[in-house]
Amino acid sequence: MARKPLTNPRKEASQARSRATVDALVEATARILVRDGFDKASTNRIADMAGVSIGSLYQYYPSKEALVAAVIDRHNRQIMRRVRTVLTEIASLPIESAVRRAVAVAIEAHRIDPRLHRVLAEQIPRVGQLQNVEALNREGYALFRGYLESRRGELRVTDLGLAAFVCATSIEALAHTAVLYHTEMLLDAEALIEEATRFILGYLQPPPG
Amino acid sequence: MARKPLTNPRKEASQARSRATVDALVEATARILVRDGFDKASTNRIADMAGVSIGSLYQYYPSKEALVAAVIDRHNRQIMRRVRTVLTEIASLPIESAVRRAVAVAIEAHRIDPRLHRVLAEQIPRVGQLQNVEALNREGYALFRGYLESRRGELRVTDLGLAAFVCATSIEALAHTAVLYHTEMLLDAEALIEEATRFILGYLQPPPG
Amino acid sequence: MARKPLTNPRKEASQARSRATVDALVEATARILVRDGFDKASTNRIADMAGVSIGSLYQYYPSKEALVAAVIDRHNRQIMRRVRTVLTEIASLPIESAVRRAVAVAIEAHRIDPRLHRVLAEQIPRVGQLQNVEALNREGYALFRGYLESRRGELRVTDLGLAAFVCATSIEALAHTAVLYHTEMLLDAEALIEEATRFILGYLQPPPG
Amino acid sequence: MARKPLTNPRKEASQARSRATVDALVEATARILVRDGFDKASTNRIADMAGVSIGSLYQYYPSKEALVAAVIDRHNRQIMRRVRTVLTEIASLPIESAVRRAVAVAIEAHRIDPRLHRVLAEQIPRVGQLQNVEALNREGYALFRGYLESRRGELRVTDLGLAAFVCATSIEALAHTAVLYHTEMLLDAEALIEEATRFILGYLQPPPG
DNA sequence: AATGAATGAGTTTTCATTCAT
DNA sequence: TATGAATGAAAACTCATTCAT
Repeated sequence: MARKPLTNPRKEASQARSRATVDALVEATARILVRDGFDKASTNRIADMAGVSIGSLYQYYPSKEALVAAVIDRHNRQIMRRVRTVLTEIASLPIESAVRRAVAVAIEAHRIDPRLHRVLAEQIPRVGQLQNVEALNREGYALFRGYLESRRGELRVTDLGLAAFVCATSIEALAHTAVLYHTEMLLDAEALIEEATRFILGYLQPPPG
Repeated sequence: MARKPLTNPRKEASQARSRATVDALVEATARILVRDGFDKASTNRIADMAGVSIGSLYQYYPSKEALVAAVIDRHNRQIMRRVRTVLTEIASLPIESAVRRAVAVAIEAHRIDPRLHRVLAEQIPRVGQLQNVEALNREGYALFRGYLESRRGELRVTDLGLAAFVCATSIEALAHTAVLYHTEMLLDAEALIEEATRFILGYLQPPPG
Repeated sequence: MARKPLTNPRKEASQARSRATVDALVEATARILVRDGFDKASTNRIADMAGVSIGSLYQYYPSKEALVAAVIDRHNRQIMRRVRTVLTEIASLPIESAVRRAVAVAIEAHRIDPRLHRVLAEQIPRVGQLQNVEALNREGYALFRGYLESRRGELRVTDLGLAAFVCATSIEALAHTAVLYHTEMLLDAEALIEEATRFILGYLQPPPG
Repeated sequence: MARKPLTNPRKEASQARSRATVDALVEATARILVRDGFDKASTNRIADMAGVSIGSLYQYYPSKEALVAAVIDRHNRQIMRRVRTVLTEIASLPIESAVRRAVAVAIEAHRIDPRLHRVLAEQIPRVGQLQNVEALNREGYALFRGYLESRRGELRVTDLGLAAFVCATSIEALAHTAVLYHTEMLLDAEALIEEATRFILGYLQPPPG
């Protein structure tokens, strides 16, 4: 049996007090990550900001990486909760509305905590492999592909795997870049959503007439 | 006058011997970055791998960041040399060929040194702002926008700034993701290029008929 | 608000164990300063001699300078405790006894730890400004001036500020030089004290008759 | 036979060009000592400021200490040339004028290059033992003692060695402190000289009447 | 003689982690 | 369980000095 990786929390923190400690630690880690970046996020500083002794920190997390992993996990959960809901809802929608909703939720998801998202996106590959942003993209891709398959007849594309890759990657990139590096574009988010929707539809749908 | 940023090299290597030292340092930095990542790239390790004393390292570069900046610079130069050439050549091509070439060169550029590219893309923000990947993307965007403007009459899109953003961001993301995270897609690179080309064209061109 | 100077200790040692650590560090610094001089006093050596890890050293003092400042502080406190007491006591004494006591305490003060005193006197300027030997001299000067003012009627000197400067500077210099560079003079310390006393009195007092 | 100490210059620099190099080196050392202090005076910086290659520096001086020693030496020579002249001239003067001239020359000597004097006084004991400021004081003491002996009959003091020590030490300290730490006193240097003269005379001379 | 590239021992300092209380 | 003092490996960086050219 595989040994528990060192990025897993040490214990489940059943009692209320422990729960509060754990929350404070993760929250403090996120704040420091945002404020100072990964390299400056020392465990002592995290414990300090969490108002917890360094000893206690190590009672709940076996390493700095484990803490960062917990932050990633929390952030990812928040994003995926939203994305999953929406990508499930669109199952019944016609393509145009479906794509529009998908684009909108991508932007929305990136706006949940953009500063944290940026740090995680930029500095995180170091921590585990499966918890990073890539994993999210893969799930989004899979969900979107499911939708495309259900609408296969209405599409002009044939390789649905490839099409889902193209769409999911582009939507993610547009949302990511707009939210993190081109905030001015979000002043008129509707326009951006419209443009991206037309972009995707021009690819997926057969030409009219 | 602004203080010299600590990411600039310290002195020019004039003699042949010192030129070799500097080259060895940059090369060693790139190798270690690829092999071990930014955090493990200590100046001592770099000097060691370059077969140069730590003192020599600091004679040419004032910090680890300066070395990384030099690597980024070298890599960016390589990429942009290629990209610039191609995006200039396409000026005379019809849209379809132009887009196909643009997609192809994006992939090609990411394949120059994918492992290095990945490290740089993921860990750059710490070093200067102007030499990171964003700057590249902006230049690609500007070049592509110039092309679109020269073909304005043949396009269905009206906001060319927005359109260039959408295209450049997507092309870059597709190339980036395919090269770095989905190498299996490159087994049939032609197919990918074709798909992406159709994708972009479906957006830019008015529907046929 | 002014930034905390780097010569202040980092945190107060509260528990008994840490108090011992801090003491050991200051003591070790003093010893090395005496034995090897400022330049050879590396933090590693200090930690080593204190029997403390280098990490602990930096938990309490942010730099070598801070440690030296602590040594200076401790030494100055010892000296001034003695000097202040005596210069307060002499208030009620007639001039001759007062001067004799002042001279004696100056020598005494320099003998508290002459070798340390010498190093500090010679190498202090680098550390803070306010804790160096000058500050001490100024306090001695002020105290002595106070005494002169209370005896103004019995003196032949008129500019008491100048007179205090002359006396305090000379007494300090005689004590300093004798203790640090002419130890043979201290074989008959009484004679030196007598001579210096006559020296000062010849200046302060009106000629007899 | 004793090996040449490492604080002696390496060769005598006979030719004019060598002479210029040596001068530039000593001058640069003095400047950096004044501007940055002993610790910041690296040989590379010195060579740089002297406009000489580091290799050449080591052709003339075997170590950093040797350079500093040369600076001390040059400074001391300047001071002693002046002091010696004056203390020789006073041989024929009556006590009062003699003391006044001695005090005046002490101040004058300290004003030759006060900033350099301060650095040397404060940070130099590290270099050789005989070249430091103490050596100067000793010579001043000896000269003054010679004068006292020639006037033995006119003095009330009996232990001339002790008296010379007391006078020389005090005069030096007053000049030193006034010049380096109480420049405001030099606004009326005459007053200071007068006061110090009365001070010394009150001690040396028998009471009038 | 002069140059300046190269050296590397030695210094300061940080920070993840352990463990006695 | 919590605490925080203590640890020490490892990192960045300096600078006196050497030596090939």
